[in-house]
Amino acid sequence: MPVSAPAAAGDPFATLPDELRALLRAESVPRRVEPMAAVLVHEPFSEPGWLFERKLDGIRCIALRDGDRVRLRSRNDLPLDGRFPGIAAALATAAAPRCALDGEIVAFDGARTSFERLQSRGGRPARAFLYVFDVLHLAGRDTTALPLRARKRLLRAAVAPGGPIRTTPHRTGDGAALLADACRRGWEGLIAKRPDAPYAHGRSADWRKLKCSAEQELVVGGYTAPRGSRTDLGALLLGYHEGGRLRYAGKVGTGFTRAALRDLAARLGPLRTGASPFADPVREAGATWVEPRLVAQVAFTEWTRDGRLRHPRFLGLRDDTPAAKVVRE
DNA sequence: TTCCGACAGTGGGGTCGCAAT
DNA sequence: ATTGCGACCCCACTATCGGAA
Repeated sequence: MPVSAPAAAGDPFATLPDELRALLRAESVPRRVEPMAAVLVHEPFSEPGWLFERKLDGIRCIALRDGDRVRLRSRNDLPLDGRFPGIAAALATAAAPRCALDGEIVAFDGARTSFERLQSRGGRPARAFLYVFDVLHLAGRDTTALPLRARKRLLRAAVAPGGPIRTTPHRTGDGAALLADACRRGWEGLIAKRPDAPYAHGRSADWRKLKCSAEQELVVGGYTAPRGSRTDLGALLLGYHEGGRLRYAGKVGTGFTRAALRDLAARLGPLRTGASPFADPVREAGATWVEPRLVAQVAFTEWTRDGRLRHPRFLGLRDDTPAAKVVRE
């Protein structure tokens, strides 16, 4: 039998000090794991002691191996094995015989991770990798009570990187400087982790998410109707000028307070017009069109390949920019 | 008393599968 | 064949409420 993770032989916990060994609880490989989640922070911080990993833009994956059986689960405990058979197969030898790993499945577009590549449009599968960054169970022991640093050490014993399986490097240092560096490289952001914290199931302030996001001014060309408890409007339909035409850029439906919604509705009402101002077809039944005069400042993560904003949120209206000057940056 | 964290609810792009047209 | 819808994946954000401080 070809092998395999170093953990296959010997006691993987041999190097742990006694007080940490006392935290290990005996149990079988868990049936389901709720992955630990980070809290989003907007201000870069420089508190010492944190550990930083690249934020990978892919699909969260809990990988469970129990002997011959390997399972890949999504954040909501749905099976991912069928979508990523190569990763599952690789783990059958690369992972320790009984373990639970936490990681992210990603695909690359050049040097950057691309969520869209992962979404297998048209059936052509992208080459996918599993970046493991944590170990929750190993050799019959629940390791979640251990501090992150100890789990990182055990991770080296729990998985042997190679092929589609990779480990996630981490760094320590000044958070603000590391984030600036990450954004320069075109990364999505960073995950900051407290090295002395145990693994929590669900959201925890011991992990922080720092994002590199883009901003851009866009023209408001219409809006959708509110639903449920929403008041005034649902989302703004946005565009930018290109070659004398108004190109459609997608919608933004979050980021406004109730007061902002009321204000927007009041300002958009008088601009109402019968037809769409966009040069592109906008499939939006029941939209209200307006003359493209208002300019909104919008933050988002990136442009999708269809020319839409990804993860857009409304920041405010700009009265200082003429709508005619708004172009895609 | 005030403040904070967790949750529900509303909004986004994209893909897939299925039912209705 | 096309369209619409919901369920997934990835999310951001506001408003609310109960418990902590």
